[in-house]
Amino acid sequence: MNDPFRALSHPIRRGIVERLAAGPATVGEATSGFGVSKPAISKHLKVLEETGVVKRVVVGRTHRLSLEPDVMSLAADWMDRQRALWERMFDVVDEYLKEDKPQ
Amino acid sequence: MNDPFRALSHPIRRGIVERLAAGPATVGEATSGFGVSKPAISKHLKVLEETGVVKRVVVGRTHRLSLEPDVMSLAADWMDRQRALWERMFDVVDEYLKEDKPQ
DNA sequence: GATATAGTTAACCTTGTGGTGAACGATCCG
DNA sequence: CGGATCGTTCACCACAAGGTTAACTATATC
Repeated sequence: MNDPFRALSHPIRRGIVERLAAGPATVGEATSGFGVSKPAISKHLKVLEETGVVKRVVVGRTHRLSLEPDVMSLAADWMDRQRALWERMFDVVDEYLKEDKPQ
Repeated sequence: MNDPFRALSHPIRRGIVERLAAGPATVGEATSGFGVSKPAISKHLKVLEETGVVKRVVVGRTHRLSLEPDVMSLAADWMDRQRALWERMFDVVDEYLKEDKPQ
């Protein structure tokens, strides 16, 4: 359960997550059209798997991928928490940023 | 407005964001106690600023930092969207992952 | 003016990240 | 069996990330 934000820090990995959010898929289905080689894809999948964002089950020669919602929730919860905080402090900001506040 | 997720991919930068979510602060206030040198902090701040997550106003010899909620919202919205999707497809998953689904 | 304080920039090093082509492993299909 | 398909691992490369120390800029303070 190793830092889901790291997993989401690359656009290709977010793309994969987006597709899997619509439902499970094989590697081919979930990763076509990103314009990189297969080894590159394989590494991105490894990151998603290591961070616990994606689960993989090998069936025949295909690998079936699915999102692991618990881990994704950790990141989503953090964002929600931050948002709740910052939305409360709009008014304070401008004042703080100008020098008018002497102390 | 360059990939807020990249900005959030490092625990120190998330720590800085957490503190700024509680209200604006100077560099010293927002970054004390992370156990790294000042140049390291300075680089993290640069990333947060380049990605648009944090705004900086130089006042005297101090730099006042504040969160840029619009950019943070982009990331938060994305997470909300994903969450809304994956929460709808719980039931389909297990079936897909087992071989029982032949076609 | 001298010194302390807030913070950055410069130069450098080590490790991680993201990409490649080539070869391989395993399964499916004729 | 022979070939096509799905996907990985291997060996390699370029460069970005994250850290350091040392030096610097600029403001504040006495």
